[in-house]
Amino acid sequence: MGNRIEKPQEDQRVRLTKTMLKSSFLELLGSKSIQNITVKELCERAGVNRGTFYLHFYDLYDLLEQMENDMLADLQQVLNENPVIRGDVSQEAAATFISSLFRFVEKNRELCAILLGDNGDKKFVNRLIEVGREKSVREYRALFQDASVQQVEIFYAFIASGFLGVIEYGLQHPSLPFEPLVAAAERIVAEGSRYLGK
Amino acid sequence: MGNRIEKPQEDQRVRLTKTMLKSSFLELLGSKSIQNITVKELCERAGVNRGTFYLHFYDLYDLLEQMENDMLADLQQVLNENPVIRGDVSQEAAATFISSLFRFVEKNRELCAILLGDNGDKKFVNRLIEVGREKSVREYRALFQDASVQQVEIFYAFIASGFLGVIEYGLQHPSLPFEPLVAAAERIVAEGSRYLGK
DNA sequence: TATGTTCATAAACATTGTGTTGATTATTTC
DNA sequence: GAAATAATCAACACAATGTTTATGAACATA
Repeated sequence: MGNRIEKPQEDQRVRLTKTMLKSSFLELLGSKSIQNITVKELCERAGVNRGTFYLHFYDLYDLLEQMENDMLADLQQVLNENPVIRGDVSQEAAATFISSLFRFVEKNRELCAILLGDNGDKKFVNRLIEVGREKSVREYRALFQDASVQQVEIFYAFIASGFLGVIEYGLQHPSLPFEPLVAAAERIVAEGSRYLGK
Repeated sequence: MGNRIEKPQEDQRVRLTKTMLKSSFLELLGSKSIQNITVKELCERAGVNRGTFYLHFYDLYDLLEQMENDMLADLQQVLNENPVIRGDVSQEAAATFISSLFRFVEKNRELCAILLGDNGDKKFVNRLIEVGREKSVREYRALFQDASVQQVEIFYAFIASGFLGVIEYGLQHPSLPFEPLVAAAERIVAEGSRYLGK
């Protein structure tokens, strides 16, 4: 059930190499888009031999994907530990899922800003949406029993993207406090859920 | 005001070359992502000399951007000709903007599916959202006078992304008729707008 | 401490795509 | 038909790619 995956206890040398590459990659992604980054310059910045890069990654996109996977695994954890919606949608009290999600984005702010921004990765965005779909649809169906599967699916397509839109808006405006933004999004979701009936 | 931009009356040869390149590019984008496409293979497929490509475009991303510009100009037209929201939000009658937008997506289905899909262009998505922002915010502010600018901005960030999410959902499920999907999205928006008060 | 394994390095290599150039041919415009 | 413009072809220097080699260092194990 809640099985942690056994990590093969990676060699310290490997961990160092990967860490250097990943953090240098983040730096570069902050200033230019992935298609303008070369393996050569990444390795120079990371102080890693170019050949060593190919020992661990297929190419830059493979590296990016591995970084995305790490994040998605964390997000899956957040999802597993919290219900997406509370029994009573209009309830005001602190949302467990929403605040966990909020902390998750904050924790991965740098990578999130890159992956959701102008030079972002649409595939990653879609994976994000996919991660939450099954559970969300199930919970919304339980709450709005008169709604068809189709309706709930469309509803989810809307609010998942909408939520991400607000998060991106927040990442683009670092001066704004994050939490009220997300709380606002939750209000909109709650009101919008009238679409599902009752 | 409603000035049409004077097109410089392009040489027929130029038009042919660009047309060949664009349609071949679309074909390639249908089967692989842009970073795996080379200028070389594009030109071979299009039957155009590689040197000729560089006569018109800086690189593949420049070509893509020009194609996006063409589409965005059309969209701007749609926006100019229709109000984003109707005076009475809950009204049921045929929405002019919504159906125009719907026709727009249908007309550009192939390119839309690519630009909004897994290998899509996040920059383009953000441009799409940007195109509608100013006008939408203005209209929503007029309708919900008690709402703050901040609130309306957040609301727009949510619904614009949400709407795109539904459109993408529709593009991923070609068997589903398009119009009811978008109508559903409009319902969700209408309900969600209660967030703005009254 | 000795042993066998894994990893990072450096240098070399063939390959491929890039972006540009100059001369030539074809097409359009007037 | 003449002048202007565009496309072609071949050639070019250049840069990054991805792979391979030999070598030494770090690691795990007993």
